[in-house]
Amino acid sequence: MTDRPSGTVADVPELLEVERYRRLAEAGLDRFIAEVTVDDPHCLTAPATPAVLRAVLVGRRFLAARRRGKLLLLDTADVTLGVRFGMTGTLVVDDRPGVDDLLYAPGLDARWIRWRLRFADGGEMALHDPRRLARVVLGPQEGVLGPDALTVTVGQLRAALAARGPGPPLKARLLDQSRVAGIGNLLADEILWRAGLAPGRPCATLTDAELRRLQRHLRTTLEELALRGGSHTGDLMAERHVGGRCPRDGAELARGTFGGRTTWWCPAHQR
DNA sequence: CCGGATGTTCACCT
DNA sequence: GAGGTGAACATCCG
Repeated sequence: MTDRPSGTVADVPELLEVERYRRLAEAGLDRFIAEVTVDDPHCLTAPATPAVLRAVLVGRRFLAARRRGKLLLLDTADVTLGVRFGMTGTLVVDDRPGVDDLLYAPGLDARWIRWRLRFADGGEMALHDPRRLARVVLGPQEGVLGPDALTVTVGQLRAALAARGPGPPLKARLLDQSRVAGIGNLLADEILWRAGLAPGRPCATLTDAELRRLQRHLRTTLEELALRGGSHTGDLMAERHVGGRCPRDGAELARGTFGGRTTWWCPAHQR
């Protein structure tokens, strides 16, 4: 299943991974759904129940596969099914997983299929999630999410970072999905490192030039890492350990906590 | 054996 | 109200 050397960190779903799942989900469009099976009701968000899901999906088909941040959206003519992947979830369509390998779950295991639907043509779409952090939502509130990080404009970013005072740490604000949607812990560190901005910088104190720089690096970092293969392919990745050094200037990286997540940054060039 | 891990939500603090 | 913290979820890895 995997050709990745053992010991390498694998794909946890941030924006880039969910975009891959979305593309995979397009293989499931326009195929009539014959059966819905919930192997683990824990993955359903109220008021969805196995019976409700069957009622709204069986006999229907998905017409579009969209994504906003880390949320996958599957539209039928009547309702939209939302899927959140947590830290270990992946989508499987016709036995093809969305990623080659998952952190803490090398390869697929039938025990960890939480939800699946069978198409009338015999194919299947399934949610695979060892840690049970993924969720299926009926009619998710898309409006609670901020603009998607891949296409956020400078104006939208300015609004997202606004605060009454100096505001919370920049990184905490970037991780807030209601401000900007799609940035996870690894992407946040990589983007801030490339943009030369310190994670603890109060988010409302950025100058206009810094704001534009951040927006540019948001887009280019996401594009570049998408080509490389995912959120874990950043330049900073190999140095996320005690004694790790900045690939740009060789300074020893600092470690701290922002927005509740472990953060690595270069105290020499990130200001 | 123990601590930590890339996400989200919630209860509980300050 | 705004932010922060820690827990919970369950598994794997160093």
